[in-house]
Amino acid sequence: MDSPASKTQSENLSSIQQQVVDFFVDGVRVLGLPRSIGEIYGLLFISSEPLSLDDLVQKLGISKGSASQGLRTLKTLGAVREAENINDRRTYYEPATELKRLVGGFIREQIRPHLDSGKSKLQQLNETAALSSDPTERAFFDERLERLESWMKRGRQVLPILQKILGQ
Amino acid sequence: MDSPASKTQSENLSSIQQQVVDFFVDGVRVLGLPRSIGEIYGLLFISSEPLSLDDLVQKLGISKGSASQGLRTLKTLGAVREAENINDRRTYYEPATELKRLVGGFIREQIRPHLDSGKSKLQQLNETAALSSDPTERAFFDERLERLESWMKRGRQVLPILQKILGQ
DNA sequence: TAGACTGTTCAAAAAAACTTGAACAAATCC
DNA sequence: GGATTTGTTCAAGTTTTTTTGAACAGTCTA
Repeated sequence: MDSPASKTQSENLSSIQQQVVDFFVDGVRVLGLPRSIGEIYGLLFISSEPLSLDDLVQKLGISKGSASQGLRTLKTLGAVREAENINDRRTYYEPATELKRLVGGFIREQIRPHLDSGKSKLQQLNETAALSSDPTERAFFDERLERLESWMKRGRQVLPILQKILGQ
Repeated sequence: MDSPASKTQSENLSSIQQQVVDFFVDGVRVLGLPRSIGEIYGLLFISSEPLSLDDLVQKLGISKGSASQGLRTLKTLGAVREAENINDRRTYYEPATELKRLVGGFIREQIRPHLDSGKSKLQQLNETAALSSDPTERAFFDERLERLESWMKRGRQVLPILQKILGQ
């Protein structure tokens, strides 16, 4: 017989593990990432040995599907790497713990793409604004679009600085 | 007779208005805010005159409830202010367009609270870690928790710098 | 003070996001 | 090669979040 397994509880985690997992579940939520990602990263973070996909499934009580997808995302973000574990058929994972790397991955995967797509949308917008026949209206649009441009420019300026500050 | 009104389309918006609204819908999504917030802010941003709650309801085709709650959130974020419009019973809103203010509000409302709650959770964690009897394990926990602390410290350091850079 | 109007609240409905699990592909083993 | 194990994929199910709309509270008007 197995327990009902409430949201964040797994009888397989020690108190501290559970707390750290919860900590990261909250953390990734702020970043707009799903809870399973926080659970996985959190458990890896507070495990002294690398863990396999099956370890995660068992200890966290999540599905293989979630674990697989979560690990993929975390790898893409550069937040997790495969351990050089040797003699086992399965892959073991360990967390990247350098803030620089974590922030860099997040910026690369989650921020930059939006800044980039925003840039092209802005071009579109400028074209649409140019169609306006009323000069007053046109002037207003231009002013606002320029502001938008300046925001995005600032955004692009800030990212490298941010990475620099956070990278030691 | 009224149209089906698909997700983001309203026959009441000009092409440029629609594009700007979409732009912001995408934008706030990155920040983890609901679409209606993006719609409201977007329309205010590209309107040369302040708008009332009813204006928003009609032009965006959203419910009064959404508009009311969205405006509240935007006010809390400091992203929208009431216009000194005078002779009308209803309240008119205009967007705050200074990046400094927008970023400041977001940090104050969405980031700081999490950093603060994280700080207290970390304290809890340290207490739990102290209960560990195995010294090797204990050392590992301490090392990781220290890292967590250093991350949060960096976070708190970075925010004012960020605000400074973005504020002209 | 009744009537009209503006805006808020919140339970229920709808939509969006996430997770599951079973089918599948790929690699390893014997 | 056939059996076994590891990991991926994705449609369907579940959970969470957002939106709606009707009831209500507060204001103004006459």
